[in-house]
Amino acid sequence: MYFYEVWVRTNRYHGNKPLIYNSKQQIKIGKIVSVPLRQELVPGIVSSQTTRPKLTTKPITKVSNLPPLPDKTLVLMKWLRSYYPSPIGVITQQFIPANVVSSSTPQDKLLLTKLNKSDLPKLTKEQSAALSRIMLCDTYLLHGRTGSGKTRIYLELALSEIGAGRSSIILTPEIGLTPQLEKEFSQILGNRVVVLHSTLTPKQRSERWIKLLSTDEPLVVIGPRSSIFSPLNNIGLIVIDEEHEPAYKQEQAPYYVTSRVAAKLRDIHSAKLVLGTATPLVSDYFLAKSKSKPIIRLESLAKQSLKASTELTIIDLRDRSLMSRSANLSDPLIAACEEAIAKGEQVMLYLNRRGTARLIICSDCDWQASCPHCDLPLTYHGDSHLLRCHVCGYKSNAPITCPKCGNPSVKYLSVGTKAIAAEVERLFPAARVKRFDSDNPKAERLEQNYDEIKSGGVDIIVGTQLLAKGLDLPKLSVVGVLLADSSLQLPDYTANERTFQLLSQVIGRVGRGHLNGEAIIQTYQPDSLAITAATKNDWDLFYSNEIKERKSFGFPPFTNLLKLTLSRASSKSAETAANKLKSSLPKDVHIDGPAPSFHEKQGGKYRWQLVIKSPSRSKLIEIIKTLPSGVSWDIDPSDLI
DNA sequence: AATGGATGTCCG
DNA sequence: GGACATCCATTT
Repeated sequence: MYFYEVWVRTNRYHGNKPLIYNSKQQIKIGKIVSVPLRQELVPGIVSSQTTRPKLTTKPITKVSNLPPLPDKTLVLMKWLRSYYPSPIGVITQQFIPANVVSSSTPQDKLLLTKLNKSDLPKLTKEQSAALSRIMLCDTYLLHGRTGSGKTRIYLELALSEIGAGRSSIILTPEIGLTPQLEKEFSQILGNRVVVLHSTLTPKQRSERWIKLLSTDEPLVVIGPRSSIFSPLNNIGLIVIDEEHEPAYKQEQAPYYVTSRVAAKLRDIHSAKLVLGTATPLVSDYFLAKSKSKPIIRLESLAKQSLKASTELTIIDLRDRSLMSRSANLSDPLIAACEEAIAKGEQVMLYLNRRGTARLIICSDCDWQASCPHCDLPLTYHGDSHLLRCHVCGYKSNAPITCPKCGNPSVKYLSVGTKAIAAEVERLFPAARVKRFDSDNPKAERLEQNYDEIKSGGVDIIVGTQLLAKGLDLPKLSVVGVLLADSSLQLPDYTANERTFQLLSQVIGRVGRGHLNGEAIIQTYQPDSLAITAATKNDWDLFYSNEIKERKSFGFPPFTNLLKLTLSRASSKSAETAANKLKSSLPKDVHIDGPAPSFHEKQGGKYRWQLVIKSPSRSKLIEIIKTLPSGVSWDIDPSDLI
């Protein structure tokens, strides 16, 4: 009789240890098996052989005839559990698809198409120079604007890895918006390209996964963050494109940061890691610099059409004389829209979704409600009529008159895309208006309407976040940001960074096409550095300022964060539980809170949180291991809201 | 003391 | 996650 530790793949199992099962036959480590857990059969991965335990074991029901997972994948899996502690069922979920045991017919030998290098466009001087530098070292930050020819470099690198018999993983934040990337790769690499989408059916997904597992040929995987866990045994290159995108942070257990996992995978395989972005994350840039990892800039734009110039206007929303026709669209913005529509060009109006929480500002001076301890914006709670800091829990009464200038001009603002779309229809009755946000049903999604928009079937597009991403709209000439403050006002240490990224992207939307573009940014804080730096396209200015602030307020990359959340039936009991938890935690770490979560009520429950700061990550891991059940945690949170 | 919802425990 | 045990606030 043999005994094996098995990592079961199911949400049902919230334990954090592998379970031990028995088997009459010997089984290779890494094999995928089916085992009984409570009343049902679940998939699992054999992680190691062990001796007979004291408890009685159940037998392994079925051993899949697929090849075992590569050793290096198992190394990554075990590392993930130690670096982002979470239930073993959840860790295992990242590594094998759901229905893998039932669909386990091994692949026929893969017939690969020939590489088609003749279609490759010539490299520019800058691209060749970048490539020859990338060949020398293991990690790169490729700092270049959208359209600066990064894809061509990725392709060249992947080709050279295939030449060396090694596979590549190319990660993109939203596969739906990057058919371009897929096309460029497939043209040259044929069926060596394996694309993983979120919209694949479970069957397609496991078929592609099995293709990766059962071939030794070098392949190129293109997909979202989860593709980093692909079962490849010989990886030479990992690319994270648009590396600053929040999509690279998994916002569910195991809450991993893709670039950290990628760095580990790079070490396991001695591969290259390339991070491509126009607006590097402040933390990553700092780390790249301090570890002397090369930073490569692509300044010139590869495409000729990108020469078009962009005119930028910042509208100071405190100047009410500019708001004669609408409360949300300034006169210059309205004028620009009218002009564009008259010329048959398109307008995009952008509203930050995450600004649904109300801003508290004075419309006469530059006062805004902020926490005296944390210097972060306060949020308004209608039920208690209190202003509250969501980081440290500070509260104060909601003012009616401005504490700074004394005028009764304190405003509690909140606007949604729906209201804006209605207002736009009123202002431009003849225009075809379309609204996009994440609330829209699937059929109304941007991807489905892309062709209609691109061909000019829509005059004004109103929407949120998703509009800022990689769309290439040749007829777009005016972009309006209705309230740049809404992301600045988020009670979070990454607010400046998010605002800078967002504005850079939005500004990049126009001036890509053949038209001269105009970007109009409305804000109550025209002097904020995130806004002025973005409009000057000056990333260095933004970085040098932001890194100083992070240092003085003690935020990443100068410390590690651990966010603990308690969810209870009432706000009161969540608060008590959070206080009780705080008193049970070690006294030698800095603990903020308890404070209600930014979205306090979720799924009928109330949530309170604690934020722990420590320069030592292992100290935080220790704390996680001693947490009572019922506390959820996020180590390396991307925000504290 | 009885009841019912909230919370905790365990999974081989 | 879900079956089950247990804790505890409130009603009788």
